[in-house]
Amino acid sequence: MEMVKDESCRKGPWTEKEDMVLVNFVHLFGDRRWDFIAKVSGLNRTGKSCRLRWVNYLHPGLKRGKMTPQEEKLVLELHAKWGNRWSRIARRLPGRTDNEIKNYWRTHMRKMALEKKRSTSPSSSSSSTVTRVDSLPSSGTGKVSFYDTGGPKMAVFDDVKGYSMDEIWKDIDMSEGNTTKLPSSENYSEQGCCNHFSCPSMASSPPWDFSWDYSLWKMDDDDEEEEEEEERKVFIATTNNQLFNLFVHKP
DNA sequence: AATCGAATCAACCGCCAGCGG
DNA sequence: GCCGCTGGCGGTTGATTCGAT
Repeated sequence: MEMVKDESCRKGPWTEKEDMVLVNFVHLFGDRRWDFIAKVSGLNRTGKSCRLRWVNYLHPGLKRGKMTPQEEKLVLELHAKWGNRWSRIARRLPGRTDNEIKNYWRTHMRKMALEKKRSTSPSSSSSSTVTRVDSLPSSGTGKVSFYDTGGPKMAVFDDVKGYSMDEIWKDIDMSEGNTTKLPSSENYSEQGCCNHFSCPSMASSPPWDFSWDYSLWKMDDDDEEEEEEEERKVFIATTNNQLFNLFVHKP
C-alpha cells in the first residue's frame, strides 16, 4: 500500500471525484494527518495538496462569494495592524481563507495603487498608458512585489501610520491579550483551522459527525445527468471499500 | 461577434517551525 | 543536539471569467 510520494503525484485542478474522496477521508481521519490521508485515500496527491484543497475549497464552513463591506473593512484594519499575515487575518474572518484574503488584497491593492497613481500623476507622464502595479518598488527588499509591504508601511496607505516590526508585534501582543477591540474575535483561538471556523454549520455538525451530503457538491448546472449521479454512487462504494480494507488489515 | 486587457480564483512552490526518533 | 518528516504560511503563477471597446 506504499503510495510513493514522487513526481508521479497528480497536479493541477481537482476533479469532483477527488474532492469526494478527500472529504470522505478527512471526515474519517480528521484534518491533520495530511500525508497519511494522501496515502490511504489513493488520491495521487501530496499531503500538502490535499490540505490546501480542503482548507481553501472543501471545508464546510467556507463562505463563497464577494466579501461584505464589513469584511473588507476588517481586512483593511487587520492588514494595517499585522501586515501580510494572511492566515492570522483569516482567523478573524469566519469562513474566509488566507488564500481568499490574499487574493482579495492583491486585487484591492492593485486598484488602490492604480487610482493613487492616476491621481498623483495627472500628466500621465510616460508614454505607456498603464504602469503595472507589480512593478512598484517594494519596501527596500530589492525584490519587487506590489504587496510586499511589510504591511503597514505600504505607501498606498497615507492614512495608515507607519509601524516598525516591533510595533507590529507589540500590537499583536496587545490584541491577543485584549481582543475585545475586534469584532467576533472571541470566537477564535490561535490553533488549528478547524477551531477557527466556528460557523454555525460546523458547530452543529462536527467533522466526526459525518453524513454524506450530496448537496456539498451540487453544481449550479441542474441539467446534471443521472449518469454522473450513478458514477458518484459507484465511487462512494469504492471509497468505502478502500476504507473497509484499511480497517480489516489494521492490526 | 470578436478581441483584448483586467480581475478573480485555484493551485503550486519554497521556506520555516515544530516535533519525534 | 541532530536530522528528517510534516504541516503551515506567504508569495507567486497560470487559467478562467468578466467587461469594455
